[in-house]
Amino acid sequence: MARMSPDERRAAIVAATRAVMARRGIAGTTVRDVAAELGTSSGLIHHYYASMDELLAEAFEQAARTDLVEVLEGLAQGRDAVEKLAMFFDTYDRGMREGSGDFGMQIWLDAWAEASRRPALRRTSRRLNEEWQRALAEVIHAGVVGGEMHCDDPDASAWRILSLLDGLILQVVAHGDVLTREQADAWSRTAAERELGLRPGALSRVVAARGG
Amino acid sequence: MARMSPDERRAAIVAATRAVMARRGIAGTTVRDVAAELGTSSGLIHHYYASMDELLAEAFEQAARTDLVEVLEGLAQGRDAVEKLAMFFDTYDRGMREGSGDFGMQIWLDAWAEASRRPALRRTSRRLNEEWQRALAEVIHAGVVGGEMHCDDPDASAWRILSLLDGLILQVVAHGDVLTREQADAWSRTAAERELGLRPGALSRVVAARGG
DNA sequence: AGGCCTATTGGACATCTGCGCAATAGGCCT
DNA sequence: AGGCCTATTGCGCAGATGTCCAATAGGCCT
Repeated sequence: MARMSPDERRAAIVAATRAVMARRGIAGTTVRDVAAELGTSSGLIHHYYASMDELLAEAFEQAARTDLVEVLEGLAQGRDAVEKLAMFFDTYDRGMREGSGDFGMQIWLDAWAEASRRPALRRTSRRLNEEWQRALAEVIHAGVVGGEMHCDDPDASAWRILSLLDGLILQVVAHGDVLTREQADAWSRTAAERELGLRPGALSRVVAARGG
Repeated sequence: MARMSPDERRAAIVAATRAVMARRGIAGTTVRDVAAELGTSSGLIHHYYASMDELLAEAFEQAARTDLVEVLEGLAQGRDAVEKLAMFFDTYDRGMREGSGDFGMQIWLDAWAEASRRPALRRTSRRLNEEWQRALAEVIHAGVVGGEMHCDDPDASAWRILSLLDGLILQVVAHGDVLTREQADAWSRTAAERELGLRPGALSRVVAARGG
């Protein structure tokens, strides 16, 4: 393989790790998988990362941060609170499908399960979840102030909307077709509309066209 | 080790597996761990269970079913649909707090994460989740027929109520005190009240007194 | 060109995994 | 007592995993 600068190589390794993680989950990602994905030797990975744990933590951190940034960018595109919230669902739904039919969401199930046993992973997972909730809560708060939404406790509503979304998607990812992605998506939007006193359909998909 | 009847031995193996699972998690439970816990050889486990996946699924099934039965018994105590639903939350919350025996919510996080990698576990996890949902849906359906509740789609509502509960509890278990159990409990009841057109507080705790 | 630093290789190594198998032994039958 | 069924043993096998290391080679210096 072509010789790279340390910075480039580290970035390439983490990118490959994220790709494997999206396919196999955190627990299912091995050094050899990453090396194969990268087209290099396994020894090279250890030349840059002292341990596999360190690499996995770094890759999860970056993957989670990327998702968050994507959501925040989605929010920014909305012109009012309702549209921002609809964009939130759009982005979440899009981000959930990584690659063709595979769920990038699996890494979150792994992270949540491993959180109680791996302190570094727990801190990252928790911090990211809190940031998602905070972003949601801010939109809701703005919506209430602007008179678009009705809500006594934006903080609690944000947690409810986020947790329902997580809970529904969890069923899709873990159990296959017990629920469809479309149901999880539509039902969570419906629940959010009720939660915030919006008319039914107010949070329907903003971008109808979607690339596959 | 003393010779046992097949039924006794199978029960002993599953009990040992549950004990190890509670300590190490589902993914961290190995044949040799179970054998050591039981004080026997590893070969014996395979004499009774064709694969580790099968054993883990059986142990998880038993642990999870214990809690399901508890919830169903709670439901049976309610005199009408609203009271049954309130009892549902009571029992869920109690099982969460007391962590009766070796079973906590953590095992569900493990199951959901491992489901994509272990077919038998996925089937078991999925079936139990569906049973929870079905029990809830039946109560809601009865409540609608009896005029206590309003709901267009009891099936969808059941999934939403259950998934919100899962999603909130997930935060508590995985991330510690980002949310409190009290918040998860209260918020999910509130959401269910709205979902089913009940007056606020209709699903408040039935049994106020509780030992600590 | 020659030298030196280090990115990169490819495999060795120890450990752990699930699983299978031949041998052993416990206990119920006649 | 003797026989037979099978619960139980203990080890071995093949594969996977993280980690390490000596050897190789790419490319920037003087």
